[in-house]
Amino acid sequence: MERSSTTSGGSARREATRQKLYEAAVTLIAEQGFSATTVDEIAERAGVAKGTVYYNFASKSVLFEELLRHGVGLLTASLREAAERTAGEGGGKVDALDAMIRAGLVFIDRYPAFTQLYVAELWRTNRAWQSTLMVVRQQAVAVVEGVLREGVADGEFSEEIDVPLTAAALVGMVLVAALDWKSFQPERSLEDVHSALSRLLQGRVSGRR
Amino acid sequence: MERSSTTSGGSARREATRQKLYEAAVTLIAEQGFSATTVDEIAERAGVAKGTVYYNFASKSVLFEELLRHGVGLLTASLREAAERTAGEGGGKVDALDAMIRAGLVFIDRYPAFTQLYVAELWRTNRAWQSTLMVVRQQAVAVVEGVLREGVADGEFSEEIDVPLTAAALVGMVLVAALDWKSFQPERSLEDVHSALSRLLQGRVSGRR
DNA sequence: GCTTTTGCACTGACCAGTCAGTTCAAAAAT
DNA sequence: ATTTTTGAACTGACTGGTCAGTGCAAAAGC
Repeated sequence: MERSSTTSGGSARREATRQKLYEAAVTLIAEQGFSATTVDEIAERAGVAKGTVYYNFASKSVLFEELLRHGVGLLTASLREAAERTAGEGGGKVDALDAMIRAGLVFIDRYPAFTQLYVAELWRTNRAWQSTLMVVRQQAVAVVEGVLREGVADGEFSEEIDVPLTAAALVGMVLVAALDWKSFQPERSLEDVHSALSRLLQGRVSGRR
Repeated sequence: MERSSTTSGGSARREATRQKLYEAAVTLIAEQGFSATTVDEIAERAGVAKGTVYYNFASKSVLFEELLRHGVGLLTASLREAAERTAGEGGGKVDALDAMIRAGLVFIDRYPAFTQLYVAELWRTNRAWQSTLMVVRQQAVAVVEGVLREGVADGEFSEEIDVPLTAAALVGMVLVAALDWKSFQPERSLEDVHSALSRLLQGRVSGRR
């Protein structure tokens, strides 16, 4: 009797095992890629026998797909929370975007391996988990698009902005800046990175203060 | 007698074979990733015998590394040309950045598979070609950093901007926006995408026109 | 007459997935 | 309270297939 769908059910023991497998898989796949990572490696790092992997997941790809869903779930929740919090505090949409940038950075700070793996797979075609990836991507980008659209409706943003494209560009800006931060200057503080991106967002790049 | 290093030497015939192999490899690896792509597939798509691959390249990874060098070479040349052209036309640094954004888009438009593959590999660790990738990344980002630094020196950009971070963010913005364009709305024109990014760069997002 | 390409058979390592068997804690029986 | 049974969870040796890389003789360019 296996239950491959996400949450509920499953004994506490089982859930703990799955968690260990996620954690082992995410770092290995981020470092080496999906195909270069063996199930034996994942099992070994999780401190579990190979058979256990197959007891808990139907296949290597299914393990990976559920890992994706799990991770992006965390991210979207966090973005949404940030947007709603600023709305509650009466901030404008620029503040909402700024808060979401920060939420994105906090997420990447906490789960750098997941982010890395996500970016690496996002634009691939012809892979088994393509559709999962699309769904999951749309969930995250939709939050940003929502804020942009509201901002346009409010008159806070120009009506001429291209919502989907701008959303993608913003996501990309944060993603790439953060990955570079983690990979090449990990000693920098989150505040540093955040303020650099804030400045870019608000067009305070040109012009000597 | 093989010659694995990059350029010069090599008959025209040989060069043509290598070119075919690059083209075959770049699409396959972009779609499936390095490890999931077999040497037999590459040879078949290039219309060449497997032995020929090994006659021209020492190994699968070497083929890939040279492919990376080759591609990023094209990109940096194109970015540099764009920056220099606007300088010659007496434009400011914002114009240079804008021209570089366009050059980036043109590049991605022409070589989407390469871009995809590059992004997928860039932040991986523990891979054989890691060092190659670092060098090559630095070459490209350095061009952007150069323009930013000159802009700061000129007083055209704020002294407070963080040059490496801002450069990374800009590259990311273009990269992600363009990959999304190619993957999810390929019917859009380059001009469309360019103007959306231009607007973002110049902080013309907030404020109704 | 060199260099380059071909075609194809071969090897040895590696790896996803399987399966017969073990463990153990909680439920059922006594 | 003690023994027995049950079944979910886990184990790890094994299998069948795949693939990077080799070897080489013959053909095709240049």
